[in-house]
Amino acid sequence: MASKSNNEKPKRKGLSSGVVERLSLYLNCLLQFKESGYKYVSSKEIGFCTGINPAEVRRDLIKIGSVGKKGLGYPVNELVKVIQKSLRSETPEKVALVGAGNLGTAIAGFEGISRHGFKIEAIFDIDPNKIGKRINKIPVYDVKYLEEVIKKKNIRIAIIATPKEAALEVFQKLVAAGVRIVINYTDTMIKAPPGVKVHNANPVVEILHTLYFLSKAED
Amino acid sequence: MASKSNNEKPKRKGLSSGVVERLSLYLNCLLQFKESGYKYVSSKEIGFCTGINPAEVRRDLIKIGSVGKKGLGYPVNELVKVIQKSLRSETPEKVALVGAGNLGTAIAGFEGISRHGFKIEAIFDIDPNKIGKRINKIPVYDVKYLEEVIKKKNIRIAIIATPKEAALEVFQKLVAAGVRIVINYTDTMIKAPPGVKVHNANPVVEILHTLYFLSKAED
DNA sequence: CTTTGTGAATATTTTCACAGCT
DNA sequence: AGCTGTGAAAATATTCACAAAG
Repeated sequence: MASKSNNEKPKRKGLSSGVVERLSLYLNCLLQFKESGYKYVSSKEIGFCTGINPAEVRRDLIKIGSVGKKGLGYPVNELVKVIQKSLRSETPEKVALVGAGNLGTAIAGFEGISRHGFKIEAIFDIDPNKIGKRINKIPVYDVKYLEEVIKKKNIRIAIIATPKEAALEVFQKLVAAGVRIVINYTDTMIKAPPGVKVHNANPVVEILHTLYFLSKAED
Repeated sequence: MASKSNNEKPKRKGLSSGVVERLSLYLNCLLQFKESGYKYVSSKEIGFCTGINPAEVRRDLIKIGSVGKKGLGYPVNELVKVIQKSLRSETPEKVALVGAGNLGTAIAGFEGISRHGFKIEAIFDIDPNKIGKRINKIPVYDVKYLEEVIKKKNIRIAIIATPKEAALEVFQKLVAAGVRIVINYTDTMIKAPPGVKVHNANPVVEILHTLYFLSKAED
């Protein structure tokens, strides 16, 4: 997806960038296997589903405390729980979403977010037709209450999905409100001030990245 | 963003996965520098903007035929062109988009797509209110004409941004119509039949990936 | 003095191959 | 038989550090 900035050095503890990415992929596969009624899944099957080498799958799973049974594979339900636990932070994280346009609404509607232990607590927009309503059960507030709501709910993570013109202004407000982690889904590049983490996550980057490889691959 | 599946082995020629991803990031930065009126940008500046080590920036740029001037840096306009050229395939690629909901509309509206040399030629939906209209100048067709339109326009790449229930059915139709590269933006995992490339690009994966790192990082 | 381009050193990732369990 | 877990090898990626150029 989209892009990904690799400016995270696994400082002291925790999983490396690639591992987390792959764990998310495994989780997606596993949830599908689960829906199909599988009880056990082998590293080979996960590997086939994700395109990742089975040995690497096993190594990754060991890192998060794997529960594999030799000769059988991994119990789907248990493995799902273990991956979810290792991906999610201690307490389910509260997230604010700014922009209830097409992208914002799409993000608000994605099941995966809650499935992975994050929760969008508030949406902000400037459109009077949207303010006061709910999108996927999440309340939409007027942007002018952004600081107030974020402070009251003690939210530290935000996703910007506004038109690109608004991105910078919104960012300033978010930081002023105490947000420390921002995913910027607009075309505008935001530079992080000290103490704030910004990820410029333009989905187009991921599409391009994908297209590049898929169209170059020869087999 | 989204996610990224690393099941691309740089078969014979071409750039490795990481390089392409970083080139996209550089391009985004450079376009911003350009807008700000910069004529030359150094690897240090690009590195600062993207969070990537300047030496790595230089190595990457060399791979695509860099045009750096010692003591000065890289001429922004030229470098933008070189990166664009190396990221884009020979001829600008035609892309079909299925699903004119929130995510689909958001994708159709992203500037980055055309900026990088791809063009969405057709959008498909089932909603009579959308069919026959245009989204960001791209015509919206009834899904029942999917095969016809795609064959006529000779489109080989498609993005699925439908509700997840429709994903599998749409996928079958796309393949039947001759599409060989699919980016699946739904929660449904699609397994690729031989000869077809599928990338399951759920944007949530990238969000989670980002949140994980940003919330773990200590400095 | 600034910055590129790059050899060499280092670190990380990925894959192979097999011992050992069920 | 089939599969995990893992040491060891191979392949990649990243960073350092400096010579050469403007």
